[in-house]
Amino acid sequence: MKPFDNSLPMMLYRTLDAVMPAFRSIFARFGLTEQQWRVLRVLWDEDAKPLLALAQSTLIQAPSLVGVVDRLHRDGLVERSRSKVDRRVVRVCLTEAGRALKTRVTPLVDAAYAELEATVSDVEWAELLVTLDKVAVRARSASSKAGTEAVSHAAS
Amino acid sequence: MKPFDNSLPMMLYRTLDAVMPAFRSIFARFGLTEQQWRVLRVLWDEDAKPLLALAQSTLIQAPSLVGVVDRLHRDGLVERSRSKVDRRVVRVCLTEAGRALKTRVTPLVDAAYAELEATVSDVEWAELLVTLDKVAVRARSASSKAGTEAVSHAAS
DNA sequence: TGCAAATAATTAATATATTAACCATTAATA
DNA sequence: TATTAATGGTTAATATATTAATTATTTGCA
Repeated sequence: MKPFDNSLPMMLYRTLDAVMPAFRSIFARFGLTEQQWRVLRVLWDEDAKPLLALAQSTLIQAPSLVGVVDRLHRDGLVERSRSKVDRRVVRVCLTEAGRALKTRVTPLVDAAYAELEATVSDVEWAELLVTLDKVAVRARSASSKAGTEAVSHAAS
Repeated sequence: MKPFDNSLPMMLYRTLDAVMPAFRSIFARFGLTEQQWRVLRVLWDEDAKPLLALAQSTLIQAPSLVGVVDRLHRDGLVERSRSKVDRRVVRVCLTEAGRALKTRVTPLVDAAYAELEATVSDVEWAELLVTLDKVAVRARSASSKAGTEAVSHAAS
């Protein structure tokens, strides 16, 4: 049985637990949760995104995102608008209040991120991101292959 | 405003999203959630742990852990026992059924973990864990220093 | 054309996360 | 030793995660 404390998943969780509270305390000053901020952060770059595209960009699963958007709407920060060309699609749009938050939140978040980046050297930081990406991409392709195999087994 | 897709937090979440489903599908075969497995995984190494110590080892906050332990108890896998020497302390203990699960779950999890480890070279893997630990430790000490400063400000 | 399969969004059911507040017990100290 | 502060665990309130099922459209194709 492999050691548990420093397994990759536990190290990832531990790092997030160490890193996120500083950001969350910033979000909280504006009455935002982490997930609500993620939605705004994406919409500030590309407004009026379809919900599923937003789910991809924020890494929030669609069923969770529905509730996050509900609460952002309740707080007057976004609106839903159904696409005319494809009436299945719901676009999530910023309100004026949602847009206005950007200039107040962003500087604080950027400053906190700069502090975070300073914890290790530039090289270590870059390699960290590269390796994380490798692991993510390869783990995903391995699991999707496993899924395909299961399907072909089922079909035979 | 920094890029968002490859910020460290998003990369950490993305990696977890890529990595965990394979493990969760194993846990699910035994009727376990990820968190329930984490509790068992720790107790298999050190049974009868106080709840707060268990919270530390599993990275599950105490208020969440209370519910996880409740459901493990409901399913007959653990028991609570209050310490005689310090009656505030609740020790979480495996039942026979909880102990028995170890030999069935562990081989599958170890195999999945070996596959995961094979996604990158040994060197990359080792450096990944080292850098994650650095970031976590330093981010934590930075935020605790910030807390201390806030306190000393309040005191003055 | 007409219908089965695919897609976008949502709902449902259960489990967990997060923060603050609270209770019981123990430790510290005036 | 009588309080007060600290500690271990729990509860409360709200938000999110996860998986499966559902609904409304739209697409693909016989």
